[in-house]
Amino acid sequence: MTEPRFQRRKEDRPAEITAAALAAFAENGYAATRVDDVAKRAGVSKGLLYLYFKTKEELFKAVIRSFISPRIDALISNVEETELSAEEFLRGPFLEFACSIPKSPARVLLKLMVAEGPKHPDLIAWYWEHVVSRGITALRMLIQRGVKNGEFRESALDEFPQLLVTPIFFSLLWKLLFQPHSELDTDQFIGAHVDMVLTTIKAETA
Amino acid sequence: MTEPRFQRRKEDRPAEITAAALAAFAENGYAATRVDDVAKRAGVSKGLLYLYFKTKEELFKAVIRSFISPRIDALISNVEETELSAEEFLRGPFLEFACSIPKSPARVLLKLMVAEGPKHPDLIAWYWEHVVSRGITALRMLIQRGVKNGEFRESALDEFPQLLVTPIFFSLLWKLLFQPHSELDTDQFIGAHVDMVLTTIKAETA
Amino acid sequence: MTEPRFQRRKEDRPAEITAAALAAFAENGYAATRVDDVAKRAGVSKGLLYLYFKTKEELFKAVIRSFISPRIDALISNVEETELSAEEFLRGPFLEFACSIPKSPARVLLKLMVAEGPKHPDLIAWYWEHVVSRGITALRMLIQRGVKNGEFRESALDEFPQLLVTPIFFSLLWKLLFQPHSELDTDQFIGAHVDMVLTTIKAETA
Amino acid sequence: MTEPRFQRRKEDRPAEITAAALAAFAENGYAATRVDDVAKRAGVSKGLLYLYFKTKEELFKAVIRSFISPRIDALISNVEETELSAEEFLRGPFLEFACSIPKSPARVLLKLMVAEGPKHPDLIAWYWEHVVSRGITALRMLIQRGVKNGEFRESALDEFPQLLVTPIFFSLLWKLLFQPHSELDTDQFIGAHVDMVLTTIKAETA
DNA sequence: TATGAATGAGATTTCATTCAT
DNA sequence: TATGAATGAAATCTCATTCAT
Repeated sequence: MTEPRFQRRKEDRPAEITAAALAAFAENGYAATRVDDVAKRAGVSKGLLYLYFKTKEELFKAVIRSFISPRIDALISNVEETELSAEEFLRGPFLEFACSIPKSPARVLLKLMVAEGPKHPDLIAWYWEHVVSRGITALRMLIQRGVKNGEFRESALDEFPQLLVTPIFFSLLWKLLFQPHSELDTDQFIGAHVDMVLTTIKAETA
Repeated sequence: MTEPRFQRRKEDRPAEITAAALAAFAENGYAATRVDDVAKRAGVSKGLLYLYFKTKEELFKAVIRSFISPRIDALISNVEETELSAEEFLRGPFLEFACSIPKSPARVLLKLMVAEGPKHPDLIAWYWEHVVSRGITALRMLIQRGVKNGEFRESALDEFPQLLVTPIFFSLLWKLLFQPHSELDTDQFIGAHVDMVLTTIKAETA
Repeated sequence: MTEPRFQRRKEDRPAEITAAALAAFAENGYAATRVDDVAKRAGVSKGLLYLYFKTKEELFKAVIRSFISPRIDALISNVEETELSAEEFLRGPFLEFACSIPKSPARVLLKLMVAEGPKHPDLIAWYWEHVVSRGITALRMLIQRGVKNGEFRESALDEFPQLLVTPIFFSLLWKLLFQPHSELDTDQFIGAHVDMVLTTIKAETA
Repeated sequence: MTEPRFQRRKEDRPAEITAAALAAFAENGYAATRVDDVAKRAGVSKGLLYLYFKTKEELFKAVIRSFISPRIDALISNVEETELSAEEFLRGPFLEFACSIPKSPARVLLKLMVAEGPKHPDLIAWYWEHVVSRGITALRMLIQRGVKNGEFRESALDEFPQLLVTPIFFSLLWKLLFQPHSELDTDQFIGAHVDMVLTTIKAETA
């Protein structure tokens, strides 16, 4: 009748714990989150948590690292393999991806990275290497392909492919901070930005 | 009689303390900053600090509130009073303002707001009211004036004047996180964005 | 039928565990030694260790008790059965025994007894009974035999046979604490002491 | 009526705390002593203790270092300045000093040094330098003076002045461990040893 | 005012012991 | 028997806040 006090789930534990930790960190930030709470959320004792993660910081890093959505990989390989024209790709898969981010738990990630990242250079380095620089490279490839095609003219985007993604981060910040004060329709917002960019860089087709 | 020995700076104290606090919070974040350190930086005893600010949180809020650069006020009244055309204004005072932000201590502000803001709704409300919504209103005015002028055509910017400022926040984030990994020339970056926007919204002048 | 696969060493287990525990306690002391480590050293799981020893303290006591070198028994029965004169015995078997101690693992024993003994009166009682008082009795017998023989005169040694062994313990302490700072040639040191004692107590033989 | 909750006693605090710590360590050993207990004994909050000693280990070291009885200094300078003959000095001030040690709190010191010393090489080094090597040097001087005088003949004591002090340490160990099982009259014990040494090394005065 | 010694609640971390498997 | 995942009590240490001076 009584539930078993011990349940062995070696495999799943780390994932369960990082998930709980993500939720907790999201609510309170790193420093204000008690390890105790994370354990409780994960339905696990503090001791067990420390069996899997040597310190709270270790746990934090694991949380962040566990958090590259497979979607970015998908997007990147998509760029490489797509048969769509550059514009079609931007209006299709890219836009869809971009619009999805502000609705995903990425907000939390941004918050954690901004708040704690600077104290963990290795974490930032990891993120740079595994996520950001790869993403930028993919964007740059895409743009250049458009230029080579004759779809696009040369533009600042060749040097600053980041210009494509600024509204994504703006949306994240907005939702994080001002959500209750003013709703932002991020789909439209990002769509309008992409539109604007394309208008600017499309080659004249006279 | 002897002159009072301790007449120095009585009214500057709060400002000195918030300045010290800003620096400390910037380095370590809110939770990881010790009140002791703030006091030491300010050259003041802990006891005295508590005389001016009832709690650490109080101090934090004071720091944030102290942080509307007079420049935004200047910019806003500039918008209202300028005799420049909308495009001239955007390419002139606005661009200058925009480019200055990523170099200013605003980075710190962003970090603090992202990390701690959500825990202090009153702070966010204050910020929204005193800074953000006023800024957006000013931008919107500027755009609409351009449209009325015939300088600009109708565009998504009418609804989303924020589209003008996204690269500012992107630059802040980039510098905060990835500065050591990849330098971003924020002047050029923001300039290119403004260029792009203007290209898009300028009315055909055939 | 297949032979039992796990027949190995069932009866050696406790000894293997106490040996591992001795090594571990020696390095870190009782409190700073983790049961986990002992188990690992013994190549055994924690669970099994607890099957043999109900608590860590139990294990500690077993370690200490396991530690009467058979040599003291040998020495004692040697005293009883020897046909050597008292002086010959002291210069021969006794001296050899005495010199061997500071080189043996007894250092560890001393450390453990000093550090933890006082908290385990039963352990000390056991040690007193099985080792110390028997040793002293043997020494006293030896001396008295010398006196009866006419080899020795009456002396303080009759009452304090411990005077014979003080340099042994001094050597142990020295090695334990000051080994790296100053080497002590314990053989010579103990030899000189025994010499001195004998010089003093030998009956004038003229 | 109510007692003041705070009492400022900056000067005395460290000494009060090390005294309390000594007592606590003496009873339970280092590891088994809780910082909380030390604080309670000292009539002080845990926090204050940590204001003066950064870690428990720091506290431990301070305790040990605080523990060179001024008496050893006295003894050493006594050796240097005395006008007594070497024998008179040994039978007088030295014997008195030697006999006092087993009655002093030095027992505790020995226990702590044996149990924890090996984990703190700097502590041992400090002790070696400030106490042990100085003590040995003083003893050696004394003996050599006796030899030069013609009081003593050359002997193993020239090389091993430690032979003089072995019963002191033996007494300490005995009292620490076997006090309840067998009383040792340490005055007589040490006296007998000194006697024995003097008998051996006195020059024939025919 | 101004100080900083003093407090104590609460955080992280450890580890002897248990028990489902 | 044998394992080692899981527990939870307890230890060390921190720091916002107070208050005697």
